[in-house]
Amino acid sequence: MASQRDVAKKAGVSFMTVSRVINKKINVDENTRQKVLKAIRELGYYPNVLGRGLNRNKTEAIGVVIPTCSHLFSTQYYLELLRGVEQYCAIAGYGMLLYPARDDSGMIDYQKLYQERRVDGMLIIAPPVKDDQLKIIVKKKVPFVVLDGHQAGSSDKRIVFVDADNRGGASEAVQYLIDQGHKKIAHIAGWKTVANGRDRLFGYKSTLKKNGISHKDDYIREGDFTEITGYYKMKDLLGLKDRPTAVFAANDLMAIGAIRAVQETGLGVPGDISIVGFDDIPSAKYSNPPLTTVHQMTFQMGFEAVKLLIENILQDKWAESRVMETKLVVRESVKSL
Amino acid sequence: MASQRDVAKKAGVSFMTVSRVINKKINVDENTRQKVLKAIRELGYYPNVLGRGLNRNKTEAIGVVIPTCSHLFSTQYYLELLRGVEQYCAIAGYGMLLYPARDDSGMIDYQKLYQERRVDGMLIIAPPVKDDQLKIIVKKKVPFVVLDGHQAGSSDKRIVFVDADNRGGASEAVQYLIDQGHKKIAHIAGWKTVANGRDRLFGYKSTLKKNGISHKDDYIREGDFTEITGYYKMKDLLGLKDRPTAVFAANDLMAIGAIRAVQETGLGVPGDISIVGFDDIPSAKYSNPPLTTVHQMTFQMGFEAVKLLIENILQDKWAESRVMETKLVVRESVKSL
DNA sequence: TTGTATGCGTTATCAA
DNA sequence: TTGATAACGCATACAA
Repeated sequence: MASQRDVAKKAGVSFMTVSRVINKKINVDENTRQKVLKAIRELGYYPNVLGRGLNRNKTEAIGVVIPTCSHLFSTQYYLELLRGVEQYCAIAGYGMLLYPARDDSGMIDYQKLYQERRVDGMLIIAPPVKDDQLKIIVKKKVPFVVLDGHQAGSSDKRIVFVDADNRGGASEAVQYLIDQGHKKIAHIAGWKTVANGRDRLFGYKSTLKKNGISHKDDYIREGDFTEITGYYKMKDLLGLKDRPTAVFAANDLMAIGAIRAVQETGLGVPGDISIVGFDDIPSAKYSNPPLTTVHQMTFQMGFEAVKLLIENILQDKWAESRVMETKLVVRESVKSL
Repeated sequence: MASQRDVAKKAGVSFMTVSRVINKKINVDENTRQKVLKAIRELGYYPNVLGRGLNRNKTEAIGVVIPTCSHLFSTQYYLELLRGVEQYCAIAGYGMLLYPARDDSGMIDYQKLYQERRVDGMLIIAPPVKDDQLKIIVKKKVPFVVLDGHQAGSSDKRIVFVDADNRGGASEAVQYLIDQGHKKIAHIAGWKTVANGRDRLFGYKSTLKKNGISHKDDYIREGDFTEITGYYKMKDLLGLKDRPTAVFAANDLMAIGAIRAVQETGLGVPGDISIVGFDDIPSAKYSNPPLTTVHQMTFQMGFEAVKLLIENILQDKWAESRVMETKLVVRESVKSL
């Protein structure tokens, strides 16, 4: 593969001139510039980022750590997040190195990922809640941003994050159900090891409390964000003696699974059971009935997160974290009592 | 960040000894080895792949080109593919560099992607059918594998690919409908610019022909693989004077959209219209009614493709392409006439 | 405007 | 068993 030396030889100049042309320095004669460009074209030369990275000590690439754990990864939601990430990377001209993080490996050695491939920063998507490794890279001053994994209140203040207002969104959903006259409200929760699962549960509990409704442990079922567990947890809830009249699911997939469970039992949504989801994934609009859910700006979150990260890298400053607004989208899966 | 030199100084040896320890060479005294390992641990040293890559002329990373075009990227199907890709990369210890390829940029300069970041090979997912750039990297001997984008019959023989038997699968689906007594069979096709869209269309047409059924242009509607176009194309089909009794959709998402359209019109699936999909995504099993569809081994395809690619890279041989079997999964969305 | 020397971190090769 | 030297491709600093 052609290097600057080859180009230089072909153009009859020194390789430094080639380097200057590539880096668009001004101090190079237009004639020689043309000669060099011609040689570059003819040889199909492209700069080698290894050499450049070694020299400049940066690679113009970021590492993206994404949870492969179980089914999370195959969720529309994470894809949408990734699309936002990808978009900003493309705009900024940054490469994306994917680090799928398996849950079975226990701890993730972010430091290693960072150092080995010499990425300029790390985007860490949905890290486990208990993640001492994060503290290590804070101390080592590795530039990183946490996307979708900030547990409100409990986090290290020095950690920059981008996340939806999970507590607020959950609260809005539950308050809506209460306002529609519901009192027996169950919750199909997300994984406790994931921050947004915990935050949405928190929003659920605190809103009940604020409205003077005591929560029943029976009414809280932990799922894993997949449609299938939504289905089974709903079946469980339907089997209760004192059946809830409404269910708030921690995400849309589980809500859709829950709807199916209700309908299969011969009951109706929202006739017999009202259901609210979270995320507003594309299919929420098209489910039957259309799902009332908490909309979050998923794509924008991914986009913002990388923007923040790259700004941090370039300006070497401490960016502000961002909590993105959520908004309840009322469709047809809730009946007022 | 610590380099081999730093480790060497700390351990009181030369940096070559450090290099040897890292590369697990045998010719190093156990005592010195322990000293070095201790220093490595204390300094938090990790090898710098830039330096190594520059020297060895390989990076142990592959480039994954994936279509961001429109909505394709956010499809469960591609995620499943990616999971397989990721899995084998993890096993082989290879890094994954993601190159999202926008359709608006026209041609994709694979050569550039390959050379710039010095990946060891490229996995090209669902390239545009007319892709002259592919021929270029064939000529330049860039190791690459095409995943899910091989148009049966028409491709350059030297291109290694992994794909499902799209023609065969489509054929099986349509034959099944015919065997159930259907004659008026429509097709909601995928994008023509994507090979599997074309191949499934081909399977549809050829199977009708084989059974002596002439195809009507009215009965072929081109969608873009999303649920929403499935919905609209089905509405169009329902509006025809001579309504079809069965529809073969080029993927499950469109099939699910189509089911919704039928049901919204007050008709039933499979009562009034039978529907068959392709892919067998998770939600196919849970749709209402459960979708009869062509199962393909999506995860395994991703896995196999990388396996092939990495074998090619390591052994510098010309691997065989693989066509993966498909299998019709009969559920409840087809009625026999 | 252009060219030369140097070093980034690593490994291959040869010498001790 | 260990160490010295050169080279990979590039860009910075300095010299011509």
